[in-house]
Amino acid sequence: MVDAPRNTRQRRAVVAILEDLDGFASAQEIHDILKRRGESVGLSTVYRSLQVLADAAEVDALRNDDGEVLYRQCSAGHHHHLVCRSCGRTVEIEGPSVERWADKIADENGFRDVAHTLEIFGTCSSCPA
Amino acid sequence: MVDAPRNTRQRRAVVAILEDLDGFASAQEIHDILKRRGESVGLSTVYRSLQVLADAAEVDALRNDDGEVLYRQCSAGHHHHLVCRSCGRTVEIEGPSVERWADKIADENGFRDVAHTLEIFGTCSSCPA
DNA sequence: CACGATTTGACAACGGTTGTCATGACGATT
DNA sequence: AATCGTCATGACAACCGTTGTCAAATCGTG
Repeated sequence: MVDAPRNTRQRRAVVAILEDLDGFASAQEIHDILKRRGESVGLSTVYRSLQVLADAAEVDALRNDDGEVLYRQCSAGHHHHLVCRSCGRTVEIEGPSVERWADKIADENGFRDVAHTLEIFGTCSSCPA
Repeated sequence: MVDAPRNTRQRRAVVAILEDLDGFASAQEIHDILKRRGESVGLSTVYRSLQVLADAAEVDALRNDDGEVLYRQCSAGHHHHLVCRSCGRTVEIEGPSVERWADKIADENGFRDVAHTLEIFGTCSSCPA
């Protein structure tokens, strides 16, 4: 049995930000937002909190084109994302047929321990060109 | 009209490596292979050559879980990859129905300038667990 | 061959992320 | 409420892949 993480002010603050945001954000963005709100939390702590949350599958993580990792509080279960490149606004999407297709392709080629990444990026209707 | 790039020993060497490899490899791996073959090429030059090739769509680039960019000489046209996490061996795959599905999802949600990433990772049959 | 423009390569700088470690906070137990 | 072991925090340095810098070397055209 693993000990539950401690309920610290900092961890609560990070979780609160994630609950407020509806799109993906980087660790540094979250750190900036916290600073602006006057609830300053060390950058290392923000990174660590997000890692813990991601490991516990309480947040989703993905990498943007620049190699930054973005985090978002998502609903449980396997799903993918339609993400606005400009503002981060995100729509969760599901594609059962895609899942089956990916598994079948991998199986046909003798690959095991299969995982896949699938994200759709675009510009959302409220963002300028 | 843009000037054609110069035909230097270094660029030829990088292209030759890409032709030999059948899987994805990082810039640093390619740099190491060149050094081992005695055709030493500066690391900056390897990075620049790969950038140029990727911009010209002569090689595909993708990011692994660690955030490293991997390169591979691929066939022309839009396709995805089934990649061995262990050895990099790669199978090019196509999924016309997935393409249509992704475009439809984006359109339904009012997103434009849409692109998607889709890669399947696994362990291939010739690699140990 | 000579010359100008491009490319190279050693090195420094950059940016996101992770490690370090002394200090501080949590919370179970008295 | 006070004590205490343990875990979390945060300032900072280190890391690692990648990109920028710039003098020297190379390409290929005239």
